Amino acid sequence: MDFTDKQIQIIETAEQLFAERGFDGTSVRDIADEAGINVAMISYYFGSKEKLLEALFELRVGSVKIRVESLIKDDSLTPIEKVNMLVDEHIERVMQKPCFHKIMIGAQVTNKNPFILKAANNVKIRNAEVVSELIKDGQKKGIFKKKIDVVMMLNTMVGTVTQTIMSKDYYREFNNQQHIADAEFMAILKRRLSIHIKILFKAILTNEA
Amino acid sequence: MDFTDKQIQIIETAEQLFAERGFDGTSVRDIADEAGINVAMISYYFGSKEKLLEALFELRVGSVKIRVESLIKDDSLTPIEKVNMLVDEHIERVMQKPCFHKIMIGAQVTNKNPFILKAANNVKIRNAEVVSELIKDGQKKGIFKKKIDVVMMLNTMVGTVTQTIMSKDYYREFNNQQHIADAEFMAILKRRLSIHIKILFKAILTNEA
Amino acid sequence: MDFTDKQIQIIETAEQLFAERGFDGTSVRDIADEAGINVAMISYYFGSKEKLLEALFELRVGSVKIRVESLIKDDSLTPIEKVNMLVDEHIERVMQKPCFHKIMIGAQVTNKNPFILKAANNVKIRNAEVVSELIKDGQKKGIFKKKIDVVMMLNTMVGTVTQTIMSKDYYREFNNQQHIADAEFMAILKRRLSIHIKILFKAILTNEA
Amino acid sequence: MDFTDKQIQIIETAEQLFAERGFDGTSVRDIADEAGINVAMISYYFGSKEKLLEALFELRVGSVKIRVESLIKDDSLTPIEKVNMLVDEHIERVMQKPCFHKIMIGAQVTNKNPFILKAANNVKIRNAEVVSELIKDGQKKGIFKKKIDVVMMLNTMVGTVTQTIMSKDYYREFNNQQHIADAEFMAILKRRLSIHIKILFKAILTNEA
DNA sequence: CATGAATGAGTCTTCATTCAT
DNA sequence: AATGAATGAAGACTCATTCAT
Repeated sequence: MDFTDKQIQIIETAEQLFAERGFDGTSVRDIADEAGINVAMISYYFGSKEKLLEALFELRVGSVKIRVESLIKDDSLTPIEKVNMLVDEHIERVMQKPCFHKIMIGAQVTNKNPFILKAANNVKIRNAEVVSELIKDGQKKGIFKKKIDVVMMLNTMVGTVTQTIMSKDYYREFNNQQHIADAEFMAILKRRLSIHIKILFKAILTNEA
Repeated sequence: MDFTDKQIQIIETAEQLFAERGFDGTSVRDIADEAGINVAMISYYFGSKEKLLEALFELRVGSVKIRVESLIKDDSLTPIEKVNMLVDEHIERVMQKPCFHKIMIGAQVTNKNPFILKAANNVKIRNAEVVSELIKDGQKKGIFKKKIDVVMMLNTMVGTVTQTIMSKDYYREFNNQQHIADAEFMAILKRRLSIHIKILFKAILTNEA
Repeated sequence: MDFTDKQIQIIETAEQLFAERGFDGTSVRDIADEAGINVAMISYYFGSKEKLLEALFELRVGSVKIRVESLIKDDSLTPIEKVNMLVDEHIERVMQKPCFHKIMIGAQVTNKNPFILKAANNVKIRNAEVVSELIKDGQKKGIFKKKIDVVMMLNTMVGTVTQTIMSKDYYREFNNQQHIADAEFMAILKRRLSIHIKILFKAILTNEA
Repeated sequence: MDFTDKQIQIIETAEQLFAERGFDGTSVRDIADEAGINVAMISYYFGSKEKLLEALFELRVGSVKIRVESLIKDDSLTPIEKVNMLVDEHIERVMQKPCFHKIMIGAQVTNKNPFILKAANNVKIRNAEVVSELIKDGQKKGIFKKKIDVVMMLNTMVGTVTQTIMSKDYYREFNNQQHIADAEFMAILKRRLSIHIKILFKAILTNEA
């Protein structure tokens, strides 16, 4: 599905507002006002508010698959390196589109839209399959443990990142880092998250300390 | 704040619907119909829909503190045992009130209500403080590592549990456990979560494998 | 119709609120809260909000008649003295119960309630009859002009007083009398009104300058 | 502020209903039904019921100023002629828009809306200023008395007209003029009012009988 | 292609009143 | 005699959507 520039502009405006106020908390008029367009345009371009949300998911989820696929096929990397890259890839993706990420959580909590649910599930399934293969490879090579709960492992990655992003202001306050610039703080957070999750994954996957 | 039986009934009905459809996605008429009461009763008892949500938080959050406080003072337990108990306590709490947990996430995502935000933050702060003390004790006794990121650690616990509960249907499907009865599956999930997080915490806190 | 102390208390509370906010702008709950009684009491005591308004009119209008009647029969007074007394009597009555006066105007503007309309009309008719007799007496004695429009004359009295009371704050400001105490200002206003209207009446009734 | 034809139609429908039933006694649905439009249009065009009332005032008060201003500058008229013209102008204005006049009284009684209060006060102030100048001119020319209470004088004009209009049905009944056609009766009333007030003003302003 | 106007269903809340006690 | 609880109707307003242009 291709979107025109104007459509993308509307989608991105909606993305921000949906993230801030929730889907039901955002009116099409809010979106139209913010985007500087006529209210009727939303129905005109997307059919309905619901369809606009789906368009947002199409736009954002479409590109994910490719990056993950290519990763696994690289033979020059060890299984653990691949896992680590996957971690960074996830952190990067979430932090690059925090609004979309918020909406995704919200959509999962209130699982009203079957389209969204499927889209979210597809991402999860794809990730789990890739990681499963990756792990099998590591087990074959004797690097990884025998029994590994892949989904639980991914839940830890996704959950930790989500929780950290969601409560980042609190994290900042607790660590007295309000004086640091926003961008820098986010960079620090990213690094810490990365290290933290890699440690966890090492503990889950391998037998070493 | 004390609530009458009728008020609690309304609150719990609202809790379920808010969890299913989100706050904005639930109308007071929905709640009234489901609870078998007149629409006006919601304003009559709580003042407004917003205040009803706040009442829900008062009802659910009020009792948390006490349990956590008593835990830490028990001298017969080792630091690691205490941490483990905290993990189980958290899992238990979330799984006992999955609806409220959902709402709490939703409320944090769309942080419109300052009352709710404060309530959620209070819980986090309290938890972080308790765990901080606990860790210091373990460090003094030479059991725990020197440098530990408490908030990140808690984010892993909370995030993993949240993510697991939220995507539990997917987890079930992936592990081909649809044939197992709901209650039993939840018990299995609880056990796995408990073991999983305890392993992670051990890796975060201690130097052993 | 006799009212108990409690009923009178409710009526007087209602009187004040009706004057401040209008009949439709005042809820029975407002009245109940202000009077420190239960909401149900108003229906209980008066039957309805409408009936409460009628009760107010019964309470306030009932006593007017007697005073006016006795005035006219006093033979020691000249017709012009009697007219002047009537003027003062009217000013006094309005200024003593400004709230009720406000309500009366409001009720006439929005003539929804036939009971009120009748009550207001009765007062007017009674006044006009009394004044008519009075004027006839003056005409017989050769003091008053032949052709006098009684109703128009009363309209001037009632209208001038009403308008002056209603815009008294503006009057005060225009004459730079904000520094004067409320009570004193009202006394001044009363005196001026009295003199003013008496001059007008003299011009209407007699041929002298 | 300019209004479209449709807006004016809505405003005038509202004007009539507000006059009949009062502001609080009129629902937006009443207005919409009467005007043959959708309820939502009122919010759409004016924002709220309150704003609709304000729009009514803007529409009606806007044009008043100009007429009064030009009057005073005409040098071919004597001060007393000018005053008389002002009287007729006022009577004319009130009788042309009796509904608006009713609302204005109602709005002053229940002075909830600050916008309305200001609008009403502005008219009063303007009138008083114009009349003040006019009187000073008459005094300079030795035609008018020295001490004249301008506001009280205007209160008599405004009050008498208001009172007469408000109780016109009663006036008609008292003078047994029910058989006269409405339009003709209004014409008679207008003439009588005009003469009546001019007599009063002459008594107030000059020393002659 | 794009829009201002219009719609009817829906929102939450408040209303005066009645009921059971 | 008096009240807290409860009710259904009505309140103003906002919603996503459609229509005519």
